[in-house]
Amino acid sequence: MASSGRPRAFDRLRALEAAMEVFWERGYEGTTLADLTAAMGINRPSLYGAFGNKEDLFCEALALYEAREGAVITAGLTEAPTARAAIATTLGHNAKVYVEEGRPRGCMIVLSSLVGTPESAPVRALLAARRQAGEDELRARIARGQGEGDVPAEADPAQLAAFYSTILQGMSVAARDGADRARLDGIVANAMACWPAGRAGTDG
Amino acid sequence: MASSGRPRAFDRLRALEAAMEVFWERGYEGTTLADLTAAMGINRPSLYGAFGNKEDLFCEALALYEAREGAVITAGLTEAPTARAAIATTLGHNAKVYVEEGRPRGCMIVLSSLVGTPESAPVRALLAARRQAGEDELRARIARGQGEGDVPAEADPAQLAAFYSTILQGMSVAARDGADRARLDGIVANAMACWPAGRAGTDG
DNA sequence: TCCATAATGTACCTATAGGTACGAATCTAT
DNA sequence: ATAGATTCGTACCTATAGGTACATTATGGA
Repeated sequence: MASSGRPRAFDRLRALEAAMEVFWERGYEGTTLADLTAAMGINRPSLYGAFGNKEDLFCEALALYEAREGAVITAGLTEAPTARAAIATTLGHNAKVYVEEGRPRGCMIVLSSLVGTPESAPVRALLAARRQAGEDELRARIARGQGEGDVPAEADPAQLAAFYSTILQGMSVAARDGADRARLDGIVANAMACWPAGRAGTDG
Repeated sequence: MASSGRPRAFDRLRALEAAMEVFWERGYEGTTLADLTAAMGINRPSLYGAFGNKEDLFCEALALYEAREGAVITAGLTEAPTARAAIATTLGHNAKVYVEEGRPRGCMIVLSSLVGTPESAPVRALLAARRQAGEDELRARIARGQGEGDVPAEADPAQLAAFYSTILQGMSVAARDGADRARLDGIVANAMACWPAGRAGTDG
């Protein structure tokens, strides 16, 4: 099939990782082809040959980001014994990784493109859809808790999910603004104080 | 003094308003000189003559934004009888204006430049400083409430301010994502449920 | 060994970015 | 009326953006 021809001289995954980090750090429009090829260690035609154009590369980098960063979050959400513990774990995890050394601060999905030119509108739409998907995960977990009895019946899963999603998005901004771990943890603590009903800690 | 010479053929304030709206909608880097001159209805040399360069114009547009949008918020903060009412008023006001028809969604200070090229780092630093200033206003109002006795002594004004500032930043993202008024109001309601001590409504 | 296939590096393309030179036009003060 | 000052529109500048043509090189299969 596609076995013949000159073999690729670079590690495709490593190059994609490098691209992901640049997009994550500078955003979609703030990243130039020159930035990308420099970080990936390849020439422009190799980039186009392996990944398509800039937008295609961004989409693939975003998919890699979600696979990497989203997996542990999804796992934490499903495995936690209660909805409250699940949300607390998710927020706490993000508070930690958003300010970790050696990687861009905040969430790539939130920060990569909130505003920009009309030409990059498709990228913003994709990111907005992924944010919505993240919120849907939160809502589903809260609804599950309601079914399992650890969330009050009168609670509104959609509204709670919107609230905690907003917290996460605000935390990404805070992380970019230089917030440290303690500050984000404090924000998470405050956010968890809003949990409905037994606010003094009705955990599993 | 500056009375002689050919008079300016356009309304400087109206042009600045137009520039503000474009920057607010598309962000700093997402706005081109062509976008600006088209919206302002002037030619490029007129723009440079009246406002300096792109960065200077952005700074002045941001100052106008703060004068316009910040005034009512500062007034609401200081005039409210209690810190809780002050914060609730601020959040409620922003929930309203963030999704108002006929203007860009969300907050210009939050959205204009969170990521980008190294060249626009000064703009991001300016915006971050203004976000910090906003949070400082919240903290000061909460501390005042503590002094006046309507906020529990054991509450942490800095931490609460960080929390509500994060809420506002997250709400700007939500507004850009198409959230409607009811959704933002729900987020505000949840956020106010975190107020310390008598959470069932210890208002003034 | 020769061919088809595919990746490589160099060198280029067009469009547009932010910014400016310059002469014509329009004002105030004398 | 003239001088000095300031804005105007046209036309331009350089740098860089994303993207590609093309000859070269390296592989697998016949």
